Amino acid sequence: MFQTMSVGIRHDDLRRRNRAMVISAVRRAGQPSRTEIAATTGLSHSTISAISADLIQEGILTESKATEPTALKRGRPQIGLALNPEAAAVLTVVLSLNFLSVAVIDYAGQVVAEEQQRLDTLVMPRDELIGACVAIVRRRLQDPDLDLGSVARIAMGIQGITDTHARAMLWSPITPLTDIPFADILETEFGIPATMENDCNMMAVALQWRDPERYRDDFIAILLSHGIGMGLVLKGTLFTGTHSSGGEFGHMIHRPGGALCRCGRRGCVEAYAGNYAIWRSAMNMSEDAEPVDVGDADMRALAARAREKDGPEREAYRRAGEALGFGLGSLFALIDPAPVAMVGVSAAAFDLIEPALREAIAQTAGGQHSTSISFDTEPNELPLIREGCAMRALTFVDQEIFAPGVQARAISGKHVA
Amino acid sequence: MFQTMSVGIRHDDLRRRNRAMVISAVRRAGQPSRTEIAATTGLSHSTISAISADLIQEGILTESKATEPTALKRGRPQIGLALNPEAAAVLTVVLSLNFLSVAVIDYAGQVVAEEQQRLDTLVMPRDELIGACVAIVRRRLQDPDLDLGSVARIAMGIQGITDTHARAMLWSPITPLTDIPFADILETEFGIPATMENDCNMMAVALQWRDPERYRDDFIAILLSHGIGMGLVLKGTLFTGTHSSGGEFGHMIHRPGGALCRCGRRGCVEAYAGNYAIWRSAMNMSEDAEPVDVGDADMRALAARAREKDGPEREAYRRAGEALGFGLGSLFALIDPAPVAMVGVSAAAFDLIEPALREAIAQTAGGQHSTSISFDTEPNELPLIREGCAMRALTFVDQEIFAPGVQARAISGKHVA
DNA sequence: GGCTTTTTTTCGAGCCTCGAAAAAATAGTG
DNA sequence: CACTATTTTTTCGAGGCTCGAAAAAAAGCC
Repeated sequence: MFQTMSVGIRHDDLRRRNRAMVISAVRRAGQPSRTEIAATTGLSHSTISAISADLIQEGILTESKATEPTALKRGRPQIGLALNPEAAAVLTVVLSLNFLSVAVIDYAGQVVAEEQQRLDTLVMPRDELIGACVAIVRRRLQDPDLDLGSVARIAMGIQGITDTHARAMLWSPITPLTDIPFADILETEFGIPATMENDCNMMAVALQWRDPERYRDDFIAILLSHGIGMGLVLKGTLFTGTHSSGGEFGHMIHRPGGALCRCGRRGCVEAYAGNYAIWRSAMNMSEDAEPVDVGDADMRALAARAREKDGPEREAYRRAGEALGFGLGSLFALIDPAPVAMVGVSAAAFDLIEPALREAIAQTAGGQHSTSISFDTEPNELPLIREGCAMRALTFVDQEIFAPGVQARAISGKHVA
Repeated sequence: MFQTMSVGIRHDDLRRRNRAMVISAVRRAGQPSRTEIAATTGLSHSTISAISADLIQEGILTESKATEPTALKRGRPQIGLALNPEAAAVLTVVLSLNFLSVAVIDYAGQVVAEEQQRLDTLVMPRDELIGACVAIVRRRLQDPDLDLGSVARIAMGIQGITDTHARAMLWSPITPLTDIPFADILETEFGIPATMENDCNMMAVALQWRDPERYRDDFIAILLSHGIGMGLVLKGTLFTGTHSSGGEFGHMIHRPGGALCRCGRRGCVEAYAGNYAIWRSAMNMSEDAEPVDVGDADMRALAARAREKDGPEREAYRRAGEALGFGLGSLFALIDPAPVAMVGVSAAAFDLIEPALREAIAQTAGGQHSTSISFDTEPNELPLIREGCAMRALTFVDQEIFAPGVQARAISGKHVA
């Protein structure tokens, strides 16, 4: 559909796009030769040759002959192209419950520095929370050991709702504060372009890079933690809502007028499957009981008890599975079934959740082929979020470097040609 | 995200795309001048001039000076460009419950011929149903009065589930038959490219053309008829599932284990809001009662009774509204609120549905700004579906004409230049 | 060392878009 | 009615980009 915007393609866009294509091919493939890139992009060898010569000359790519130490093949050996780690660096900031972590990553994707810090996010006043974030970033940026290319981009990830333009945190479970424009704050503070990303979206991005076989075109990442979040990739593209970012899967309605959710409403999926909900149910508390924070250790202990013997604990996980199953069923009714990754502390208890989940999903329209739907689990969400932020920032740089690339080439001159 | 596919842009793609851009600009704007097109596409005047000269020479566009009869402006008057009605024609086939209709539409979008037919879709055997469709299309194609350019494309619309590739009807409420590859059948029968489209998707496409102000980037078309269907446009693009086409909004779960749905499952939104569900409820029948077909006239009478006095009829509409509200709420939790168009016979009873719908939606995460969500109604779905099919077919032609356009130009030669 | 094979670079041809200038077509003006 | 101002459209040369073919480079094989 060419319905929406009809922006013509200029002649110079061509080079810009094809440069981006080459960079992205290198980032994905590791150390592809020029011939390989020509094959994957469909461009001619001459074009790849010209573009990669430019990119090498500009310091974005490097030639690394060590593709295969023992080149058994005949013919001129392939020269692997790699991202030049020093071409740029990016910085990730992940703010989660009582925890703040920052990492500096080089252009090739390697972590070159990191710092972590505990803080009391639930009670910190606005300026202190912002101050803590700014301070930790400043420490990393001013580190004299850090001798890489300047940091070209900051990606900050947070649990909660962010706006579509990736500028602000609108709401988060980790703090009572709302509407903090973190991206703008970091950008004006450090003069580095920044974005504010949703944690579950970043999980999805990370999965796409970690296992492109399984997580390619369509898949779902679900965070099973205190709250229930979702990152959704459709047709290879991260799906974000039209206004805010991130589908609020956890707040789809499971039972109208049902259990009390942390969001204040009733009957949300989260009100049955969030950590606090499982805890509440396992402790035989009322469905109206105010949600309480439950530590990861407590949740692991709860899961252990549920595995030990049948009882309220096991029943609580069963009910969580049911809620997730019906929620997924409704989701699958809309988007058709896709692979699912369960992430977070309760993903470690997925064995307790899965039977009821599958049973529920089988009762829904989306669950027609429920047995073929596959689930994967990853108990630790933080590394995923950070990876996702890093890749998000790096691909942003990839796409920003080629546009100024035209200017950069003009500046550097062509003493090679 | 350049993640998925990295197909480089060839040099000739450029022209192809820009040609498509010009055609689409003309189709949308009506009779734009070259200057207007240059402005909307962002391409230079020279380029637009060159491309439109080609398109006129190929008979795709025509110059129509009658932009404004009284040109009060100074300067050389603008020459309006219009689609040449004779450049091509498309054919639409809409198959609905007991009804089959076909229309021939010229390249400018005007209906030039049509034919309709009653048939008994619910009991027809497979070959008869297919035969009826083929026969009616053949009659239209062989009509001697039809003196237009040859039919370049067929778009067939049907209620039900179609596959992603728009080739086959997988399942439909209008017939017990399944998996009929209508697109392939028509294509091999007539040698004309054909597609199989979902009715609600076509409704959405039609709305996008009818009222581009209101229905542009994000909106939802919901069919309130025997069944409940949905067409969803996100970021200007029709959203189709990853496997089948069309979000099965009607089969999102409203109440786990609840009322019996036509699909055989329980608790779907449709089991509360479909015509049969409203009827069942109004007649005080059990929620387990087998769904029955209810005629449009009966539904209108039912609505009239509900308006007259409070009673089971009114309560039935209230419950329908509730189901739709919670369903929309869950949907809005995923995609954020967007304008909604209610289409179909029960849309005429939206006054009875709306209060409960708004009440329900206000209890959901997506309904945060529920008062700002606006609903529009359109009781007659068939014209919308046909319009959608027509536009779908025409835009396909738009995008196919430019690719052969390169060859066509070579054939026709350039006696103008 | 010469031959084969494979990868990479070079080079000219062919298009495409763009900007500037020219041409075209009209309204106003004395 | 001639002339000017104004706006649209076309023309034309310049600059870029990609492509295919051929050449060059860099190995292994005998």
